[in-house]
Amino acid sequence: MGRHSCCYKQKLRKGLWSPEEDEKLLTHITKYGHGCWSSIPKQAGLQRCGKSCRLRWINYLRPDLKRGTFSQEEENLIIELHAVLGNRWSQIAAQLPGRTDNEIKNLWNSCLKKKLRQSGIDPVTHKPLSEVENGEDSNKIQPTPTEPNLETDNLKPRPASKTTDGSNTRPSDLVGHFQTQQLNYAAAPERPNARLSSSNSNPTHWFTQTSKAFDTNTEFSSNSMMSSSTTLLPPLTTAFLPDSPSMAATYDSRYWVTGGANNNNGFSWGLMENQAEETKWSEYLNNPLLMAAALQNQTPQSLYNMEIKSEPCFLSSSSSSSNTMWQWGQSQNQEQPLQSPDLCGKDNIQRLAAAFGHI
DNA sequence: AAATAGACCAACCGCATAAGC
DNA sequence: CGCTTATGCGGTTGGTCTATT
Repeated sequence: MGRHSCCYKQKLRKGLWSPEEDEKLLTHITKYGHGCWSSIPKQAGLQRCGKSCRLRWINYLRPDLKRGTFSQEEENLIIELHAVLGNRWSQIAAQLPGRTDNEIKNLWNSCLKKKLRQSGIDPVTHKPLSEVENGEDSNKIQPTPTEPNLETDNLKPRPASKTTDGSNTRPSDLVGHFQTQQLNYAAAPERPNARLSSSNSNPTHWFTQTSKAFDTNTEFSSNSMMSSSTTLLPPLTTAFLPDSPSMAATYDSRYWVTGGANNNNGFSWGLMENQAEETKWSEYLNNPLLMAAALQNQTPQSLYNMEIKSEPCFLSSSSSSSNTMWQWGQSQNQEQPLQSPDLCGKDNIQRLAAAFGHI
């Protein structure tokens, strides 16, 4: 659709917003709410298109916006989420209350990408740069029969989000084979290009790109997908350690990220019981609570002993902007009680919500 | 002091999709 | 059911600021 129809009408202002315009929009929305964006400019007496008003409100005028620089924790979380979600800025932003997708996108493009590169990590794949440079082609594998069949699973791939360098960063790109390894996303000035790869000197491949795509949007709301026998691999998991510049990241289909051994916010990996557990990675990817659990020091046992099901599990949140990420199994009645007994227990909810900044 | 490069950020553009008719 | 309109999202652009030469 592109441009709003209203934009074709004559004499609409473009460019930076003046304080007067801000005042008008703010006053109007405060009084009446935004309702239909296309009618806002007229009602508020603005020579702007509704689209422009919406953007201004969302990115600048909204009262719940948190201005100022990103904290280290926020940056870490963005990197974590980007590894899982790719360039889905709105979904990432939903986990950072008070931050906009635009803001996060800008931060990523201007700062975080560079930081990762300086640490020897490819910001697109979250693989070591050496791996990306040396094994670009050799890493490519044919999709295995266990990977989701988009036809039979009734899933349609969405167009891949292209990054500026033309590569795709959809979560589906994280599907593939992992090699146990640890990384160190060291801050460049202190440990340029350093990484904790010594524990595994011969990483053959980390996770490989695959042309098979799955639609996370579909999955987030699809119960059927939950039960599909896809072999999804663990989301790339990383963590900056607050008292050190290092970030550990391990990728292996056999391992699960767990609570940090030496650090409250660090991660270590636990061996999963058996390979059959791999089928649950899809649930992990689909389930923000599971992801949060892993980010929040859950042990593999505690996670998998929960008998996590694809039942509806809603977490009420006062943050309206984040509700979508916390709801799945939406075919059921809204606002059902949390049903996974352990995962959805009061303590866990609070902890998990806190992990995502909801408390 | 001037020129240049790079970083940062706000806003625009166009696409996908939902909603309404 | 197809068309039109509205909204949301992600990529990109362009302006401003700051650091460097």
